[in-house]
Amino acid sequence: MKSEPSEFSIDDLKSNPDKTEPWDGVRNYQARNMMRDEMKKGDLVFFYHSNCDMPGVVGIMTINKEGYPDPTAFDPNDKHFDPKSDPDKPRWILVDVKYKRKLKRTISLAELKEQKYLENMKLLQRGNRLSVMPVTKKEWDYILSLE
DNA sequence: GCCAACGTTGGC
DNA sequence: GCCAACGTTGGC
Repeated sequence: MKSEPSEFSIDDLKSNPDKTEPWDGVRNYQARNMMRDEMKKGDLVFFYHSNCDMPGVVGIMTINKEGYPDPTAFDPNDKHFDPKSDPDKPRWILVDVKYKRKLKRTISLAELKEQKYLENMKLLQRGNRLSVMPVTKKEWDYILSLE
């Protein structure tokens, strides 16, 4: 899962009182579908910093609460307000994540791209801008082996 | 249903 | 700040 550290970073998550956070504001259907259908409580997630000096994997989280309607879609004062999302038929879904640990170092996008083993990884495919995307078990283990 | 125009993402 | 690559919108 990607976040711009200037908006919400791994340290922000770590410093939350209960170390959890509703992953709100996602307005992409593919990303929504993954949060709604695929992510189960206890699943492990990489926290990825995007749009910053060193984009890359910075930490590990778990899914703390499975998919439920994104309340920011109903709030006219929220920048992610979506008037087309009817509270009776919510359009946007989020999950709660929980801090697990930071990686010992940032495993940068540049470094990931150097790994032949990871060439088929979703994150590294051309033009992929999804903020939520799947990681296979093998990719997960390989990335952690770089730590 | 097509597709041009526009908006967004995110690396560089 | 640039721009490639998508996604969305809306006229037809």
